[in-house]
Amino acid sequence: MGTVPERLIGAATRLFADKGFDRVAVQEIVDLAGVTKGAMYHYFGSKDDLLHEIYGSLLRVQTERLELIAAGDGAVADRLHAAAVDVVVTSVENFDQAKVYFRSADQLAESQRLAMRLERRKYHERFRSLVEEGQDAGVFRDTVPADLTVHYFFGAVHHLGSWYRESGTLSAEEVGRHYADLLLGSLRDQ
Amino acid sequence: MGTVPERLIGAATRLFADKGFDRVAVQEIVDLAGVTKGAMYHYFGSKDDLLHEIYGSLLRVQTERLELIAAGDGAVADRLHAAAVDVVVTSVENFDQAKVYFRSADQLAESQRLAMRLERRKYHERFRSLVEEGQDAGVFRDTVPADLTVHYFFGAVHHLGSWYRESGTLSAEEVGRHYADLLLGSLRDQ
Amino acid sequence: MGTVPERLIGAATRLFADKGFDRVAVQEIVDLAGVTKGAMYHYFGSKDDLLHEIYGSLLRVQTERLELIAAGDGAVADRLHAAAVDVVVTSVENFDQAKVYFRSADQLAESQRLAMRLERRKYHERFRSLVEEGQDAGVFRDTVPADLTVHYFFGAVHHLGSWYRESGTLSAEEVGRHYADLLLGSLRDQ
Amino acid sequence: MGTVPERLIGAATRLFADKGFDRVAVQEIVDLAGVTKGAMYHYFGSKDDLLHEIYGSLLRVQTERLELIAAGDGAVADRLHAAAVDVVVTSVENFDQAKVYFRSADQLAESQRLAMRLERRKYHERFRSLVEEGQDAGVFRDTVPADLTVHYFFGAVHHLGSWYRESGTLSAEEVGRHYADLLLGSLRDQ
DNA sequence: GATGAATGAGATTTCATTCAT
DNA sequence: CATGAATGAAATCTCATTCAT
Repeated sequence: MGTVPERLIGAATRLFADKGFDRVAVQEIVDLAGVTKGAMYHYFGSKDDLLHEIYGSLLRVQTERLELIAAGDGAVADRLHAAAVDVVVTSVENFDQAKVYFRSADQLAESQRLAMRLERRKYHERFRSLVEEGQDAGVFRDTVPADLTVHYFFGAVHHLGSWYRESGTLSAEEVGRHYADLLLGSLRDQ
Repeated sequence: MGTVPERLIGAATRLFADKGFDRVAVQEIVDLAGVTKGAMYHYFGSKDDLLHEIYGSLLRVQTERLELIAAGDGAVADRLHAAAVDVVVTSVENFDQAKVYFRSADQLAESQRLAMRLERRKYHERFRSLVEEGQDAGVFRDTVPADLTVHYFFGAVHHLGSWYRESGTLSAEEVGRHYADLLLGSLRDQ
Repeated sequence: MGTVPERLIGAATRLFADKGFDRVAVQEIVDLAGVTKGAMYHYFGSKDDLLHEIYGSLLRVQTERLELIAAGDGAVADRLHAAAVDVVVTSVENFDQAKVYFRSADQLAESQRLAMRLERRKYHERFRSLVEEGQDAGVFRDTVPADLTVHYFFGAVHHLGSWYRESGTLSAEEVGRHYADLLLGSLRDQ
Repeated sequence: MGTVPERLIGAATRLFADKGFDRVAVQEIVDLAGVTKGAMYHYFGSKDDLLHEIYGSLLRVQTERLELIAAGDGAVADRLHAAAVDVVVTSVENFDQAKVYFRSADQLAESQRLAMRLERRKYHERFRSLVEEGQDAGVFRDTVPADLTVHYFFGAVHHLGSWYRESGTLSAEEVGRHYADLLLGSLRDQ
C-alpha cells in the first residue's frame, strides 16, 4: 500500500486535481489515505506543504528531461519537436500531477512561490533558448518574439487539463505530436 | 460611483481576478464596494451568483463579436486571423473579467456550470468551424484535427492571465497579432 | 442580561481569573455567555482581544483615580497613603478583573503588549513621583531607591490574587489600610 | 553536557521561565535538550511532572536555608533581615527556577498542588513565626497582622520576576538588602 | 431598500501522550 | 534505553448565509 507519506501525496494529488486545492479539506485527504490528521501533520508541515511537494515533482522530472533533449546533437527543429512532444506526454502520463501543477500555482504559500517561480522560469528559458537557437540559425522565423511563442505553447499545454480525457481517442503520444507540429508549424519560415 | 450592483460586480471582479474565487470572502467584496452584506444578498442570491454574472458577461461579448467576424465576407484566413486578434484584444481590454473567466470555471455551481459549458462550446465550435472551413477549402492543412487546434489556441489565450502584464511593452493589439500569426502559421499549408 | 459583548467580557473575566488565559477555551467563554462562537468573533477579533479589553479597563480606572489622588493638596504622606489604599480597594472590588490583570500580562499578543506596557509604566511613574516628592521633602527616607520601593509595593498588590479571599475576615478597606501602613512604615524616616 | 534528565530539566526550566508552562510544547523542550520525546517520557511521566520537579527544588533549598537562619542565635530583627535577604538572593541566583516557581503554581496538577501548598505554607509559617517572635518581644509593632505582612513581603519577592533584570545595575545582594530594609522598616516600632 | 448581529458548520492546526520496535 | 510514527481530542478561527428591524 506504500508508506504513509506516499499515500498522503497520492490522495492529495487525486483530490487537488479533481477539485482544486481550496476545495479539498485536509480531512478528505487523510480519509482517502486511510490515516489520521495527526499523521499528516507528522510528515507535512501544512496543507501547503503537500501542494508544494506535488507541484515540484513533475516540474523536476520535466526539467531534467528537457535538459537532456535540448542538449542532444540533432537538428534544432528536431530537438524542439522532441521537447514539445515530451512535455505533453509526461503531462498526460502524470495527469493528476499535471492538473495540480496547472491549476494551483497561485495557491502556493508566499514563501514557496518564489522558489517555484525560479524553477519554472528556468524551464521556460531552456525551452525558449531552443526557439532562439533556431531563429539565430535561420531555421525558425523571428517575426514573433521567442518569449511570447513559448508562453503561447505552454498555455496550450496547461490547457490540456481542461479538455483532454485519458479515455478519449487520442493517445498521449498523438496529442504530443500534434502539439509539437502546431508549434513547429508556427515557427517554420515561410 | 455607479449603482450598488455595479459596484459589487466591480469589486468582485477585481478580487476574484487577483486571488481566485475561493480566496475571496464576501466581506472583502462588500467592503471594497462600500456596502454591507445585507445589500449584497439583496441583489445577488449568493457568492456563486456574483461569479456567474461576471463569468458570463465577457463570454457573451466575445461570442457576439466572433459571430460578426466569422460571418464577414473576407477570405477565411483573414476572418480567422481577425477572430484570433479579437479574442486576445477583448480579453486584455477586460483583463480582470478575463482572468476570472480563465481561472474560475470549475468553481461555478453545478447548476450554472452546464449553462456555461454550452455557451463556451458554442464559442469553441464557431471558432472551429472557421478552421474547418479553411481546411475544406484547402487553405489550411488538416494534418492536425481542427478541434485540437482550437483547444491549443484557446489554451494560449487562457494563459494570458498568467504572464501578460498591462504595464509591459506589448500592447493588446500586438499580442493579438502575434497570437493570430502563430495560429495561422501553424495552419498554413506547407 | 446585558448586551452580548458585555456578557462575553463578563464570562471571559470570570474564567480568565479562575483558570488563567491559556487554560480557558473560547468554547467555554461563549457557553458561559450563552452565545455562539460566531457571535464572539463578530465582536472581538480574537481571544487575545478579549484579554486586552479586560486588561485595560481596570488599569484605566486606577490610573484616573491615582491622578486625582496624587494631584490633591494634602501632605504627600497622606496622598501616598490614600493612593495605596485606593489601589488595593479597587483591586479587591474588581477582583476578577484584577486577577486577570495580575496573571495574564505576559499572555497579551505582541502588538498589544507595548501599548499596555506604556500605560502601566505611566501608572508606576506617577506613583513613584509621589515617593520621590516625599523623599525630596525630607519626609521619606531615601536609602532605598523610589523605583525599587514602588516595585516592592506593587508586587505585594499583585499578590493579593493569590491569598486574599473575599469571603475572609478582612474587608478591602482593611487590607488597603494595612498595605498602605506597611508602605508608609517602610518609608518613614527614622 | 549532563545526564539526559538534567538536560531536560534545564531546558524546561528555561522555557517555562520565558514563556510560561502552557506556552511551551513538549517538542520544544526535547529539542532544546537535544533528545527525543520518547526519552522524555522515559524519565518523566508527563509534562506536569517536569514542572513539579522544577517547582519543588528551589522551594526545598529556600526552606532549608530559612530553617537554619531562623534557628540562629542573633537578635530576631537580624535573623528576619537575613532571611529576607536570603530569599531574594537565592531567587535571583536561580532566576529561571524562581520565575517558574512564581508563575506556574496554578498549572500544577491537582494531585501535586496539595503537596506543594503544604510546603509553601510551611515556609510561609516559619517566616511568619519570626515576625511574631519580634512582635511578642515588642521589637516589631503589631498593628498589622503578621500573616498579612508576610503575604505582602512575598508578593514583593514574587514580583521580582517581572521587573528585575540580571543585566541591570543592582546586584542580587543589593536588592536583597533593600527588600529586607523595607520589610524591617515597616515592622519597626515607631 | 438596507442593516448588521448572529448562526452553525467546518476549516486548519497543535499537542500531550502511547506504543511497537 | 531510546526512537519516532501515529493518535485523537481539542484548539482557534472563518465564512456564507439568514433574518428581525
